[in-house]
Amino acid sequence: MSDSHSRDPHPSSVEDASRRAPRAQAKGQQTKAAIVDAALGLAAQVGLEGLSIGALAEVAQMSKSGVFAHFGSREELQISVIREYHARFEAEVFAPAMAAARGLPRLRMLFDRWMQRTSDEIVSGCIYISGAVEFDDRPGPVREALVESVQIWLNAMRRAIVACKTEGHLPADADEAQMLSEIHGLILALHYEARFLEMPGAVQRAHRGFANILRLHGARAQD
Amino acid sequence: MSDSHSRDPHPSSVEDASRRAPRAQAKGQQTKAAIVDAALGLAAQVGLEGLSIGALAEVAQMSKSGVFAHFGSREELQISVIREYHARFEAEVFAPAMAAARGLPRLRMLFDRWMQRTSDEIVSGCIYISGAVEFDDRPGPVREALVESVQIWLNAMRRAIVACKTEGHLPADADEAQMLSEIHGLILALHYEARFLEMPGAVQRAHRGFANILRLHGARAQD
DNA sequence: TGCAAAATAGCACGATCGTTCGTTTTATTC
DNA sequence: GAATAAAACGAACGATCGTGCTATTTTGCA
Repeated sequence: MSDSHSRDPHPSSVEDASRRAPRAQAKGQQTKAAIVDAALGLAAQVGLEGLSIGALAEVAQMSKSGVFAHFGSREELQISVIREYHARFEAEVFAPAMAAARGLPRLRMLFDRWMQRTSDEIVSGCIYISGAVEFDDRPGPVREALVESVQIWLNAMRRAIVACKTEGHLPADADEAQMLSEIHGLILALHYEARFLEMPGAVQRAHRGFANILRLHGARAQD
Repeated sequence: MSDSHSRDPHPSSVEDASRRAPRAQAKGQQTKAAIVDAALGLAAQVGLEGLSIGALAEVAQMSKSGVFAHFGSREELQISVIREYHARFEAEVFAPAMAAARGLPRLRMLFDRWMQRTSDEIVSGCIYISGAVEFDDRPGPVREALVESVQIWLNAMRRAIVACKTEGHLPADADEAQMLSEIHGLILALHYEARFLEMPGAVQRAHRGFANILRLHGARAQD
């Protein structure tokens, strides 16, 4: 994934940050992290658009203005939530899969982790999916942050598929864009059918769908 | 599809409806239809939750209270929009496909129409998709109406797949639930990639995906 | 311990929301 | 055309929203 996001979104108001840094984490950063954590849970339920500062303040047990002061605007709060979500997604899905061998093993692990996370989000909700619907025709920095974050992940998946070709686990003429779309569709269908329609067996269908896609596109028998 | 929705949502206040029915459409019904039409377009853009009576009144060139009086509550307005969307979906996607021969030809036509409509909705938005995200953990009559509407359509698709088996166009052991999930995923991925990520080639990938699914599940060569 | 700065709280603002109510306009029937 | 019912309007309500502004509290360092 990489493409690190810039930390310290409010770099102004401090000329020499290196002089003072005795505490591992200043009080402000630490409560801000707590707020973002609460916001993440709240946004997963009601969406980024449904995320209100008043409700967030209640959850965080703070005053509205106290919460607000950490971000300066609601948009900045939403972007902070997206960045945090991105970081967790990377740590939970992408990073562990890098331990697997290049090629098919790694692709399998990436999908497994992705599916596991989506399964968990059947209860909590996924802001990459809800955010896409909320901001698909609402231009602005929030939409940009969302698109960037999703693209980074999809590109990582695409690279993993291409690696399968160079490793000889997939035929050289395999269409990685096609495979990626089909895999992405499995995840989206899983989320839709399980979370909204509450249909049973959606997780198993997604698993089988992945096996089907590998077979169809000519994956070598085993890892 | 069938499962006709009850017309005349406000059946009270009139004892004998058969006595007076000289006008094909009373004034009220006709402006209500115009309001729902406008609401449909508005909801496609901003979602069912984003649909506000004030904004709708502006589009319909009416007063807020004038619009409101036709529905009695915002929820009833949202449900009216869902019903109208359902009717149009049925007329545009389902009904024409019934002209095709049972089995694979009809299934192909159902998917083609579905994809065509989804392609159109890359610009306008789809309330079956946005609504799923908005109401996936918001119980109530609106969610129920949405779920019912989507289920009717998915069941129609499932029946079309089963018909392929009885017609001998698909092997008797084909898994219709699996196929339906994979097809549904194609549509969801198309919507996501084209409308939100603005990726090129999404329509073609969905088409190829459908052909791949048919091949994988053992469809006989031709219609 | 005292002092400056950062962090948080309190309060109020304009805007928008769904909804209610009383009135006025429009449509239908005799 | 008069009488009656339906439809549309206009204004106001309480609530909630994001956001500024000004105090007050808490924190970090001398």
